[in-house]
Amino acid sequence: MDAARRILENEGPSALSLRAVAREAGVSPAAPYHHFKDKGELLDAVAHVGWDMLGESMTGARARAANLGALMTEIGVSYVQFSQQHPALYRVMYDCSRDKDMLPEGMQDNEDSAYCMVRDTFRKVAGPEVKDDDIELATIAAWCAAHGLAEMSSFKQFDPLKSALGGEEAFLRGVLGHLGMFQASRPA
Amino acid sequence: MDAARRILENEGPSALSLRAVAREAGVSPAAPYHHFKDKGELLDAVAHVGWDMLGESMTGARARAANLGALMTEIGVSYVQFSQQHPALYRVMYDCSRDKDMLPEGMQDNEDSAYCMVRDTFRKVAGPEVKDDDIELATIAAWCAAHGLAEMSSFKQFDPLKSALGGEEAFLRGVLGHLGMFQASRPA
DNA sequence: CACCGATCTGAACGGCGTCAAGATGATCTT
DNA sequence: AAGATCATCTTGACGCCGTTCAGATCGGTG
Repeated sequence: MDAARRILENEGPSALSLRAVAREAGVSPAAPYHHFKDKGELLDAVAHVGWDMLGESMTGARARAANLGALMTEIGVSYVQFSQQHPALYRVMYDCSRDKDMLPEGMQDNEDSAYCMVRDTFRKVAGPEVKDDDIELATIAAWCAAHGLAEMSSFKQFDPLKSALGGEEAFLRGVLGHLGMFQASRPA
Repeated sequence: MDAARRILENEGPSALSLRAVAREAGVSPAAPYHHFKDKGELLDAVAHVGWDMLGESMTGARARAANLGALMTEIGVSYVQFSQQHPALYRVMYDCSRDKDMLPEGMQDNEDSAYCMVRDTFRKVAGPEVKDDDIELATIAAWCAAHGLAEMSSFKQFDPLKSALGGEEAFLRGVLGHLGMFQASRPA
């Protein structure tokens, strides 16, 4: 698994073959099959590590947030920045999810998962009169928006706008600012 | 290319090999190389057709919209529904974009592209005092949100919520309703 | 007719995921 | 200490993949 992460960081997702992992680890191509059922299971394990890392990133952002209003923005920024710092890992994480048509099992119940953290934040910001379904919808909306931005923020088309706004992070905050839920008071 | 689209629809993206396309078309594995430089170029061509189809879908939604306030919602719904009706094609479209780190060339200038359509709609809704950069940011935000939702709307985790809300489309409208820009007056 | 360009074929190369059969070596049992 | 057990690894093979290249086919042009 260390070998897999090394290849992912150095050569990107397209170079991540089971045989390459075995080479990097210094074993024969068949060796991994004694630890994982198939390639997908190895990728699942790598992705799991990624989700943990993302959770820590977001927890850190929550701790850094100045006030309740800025909380969601900070979490969103840290989410996208994680995807920019580990683009290959982020892709593996979502490829695995898409293959199984679901986010990692238990992510919606595990108290300190990234997903629950966002939902709890909404719960806290919204107040008790808001229905649970609405909290869930807001969480999903925020997650989708952050994921979309994570996948597209590296597109070259946005480079002019990025420099016009003064850098990558300003761009991120600008986009998130247009997504209702990421700001207590959003610009008209 | 017809063969490629056929395979995509019937067997999914993972079955879309150059050799399979050649088999489906009834030619030798090397034949496609006289029409496309490599596999990527064939996929680009297929993706291009996909973007055209998506553009038509969204144009149709714009025509159907009852009023200006509902315009963005209708466009967003039709975007996600397109991805649900052609999941394999949608994946190819974005895989190609990601490989080149950009949306299809000219999409930002071509007057009747999907992207320009969204931007022009924002331009119309916003009024002339809003800065161009803000229009661009709103367009990107909407696009990212729609793309994220398109990729995640099929996740099994959301099934309970979907039926609680009364179906797929109600779910989509619910999520989009939480994303500021998709409604003139969004719920508190 | 001879020529040419477009189109296709057949065979080959290396890389891939996967599997079955067997080797090696540590640990546990008696 | 001797033998059994188990996890781990290797070797070698299979079929599929993307790609290349040397040649076959064939319709149209001079």
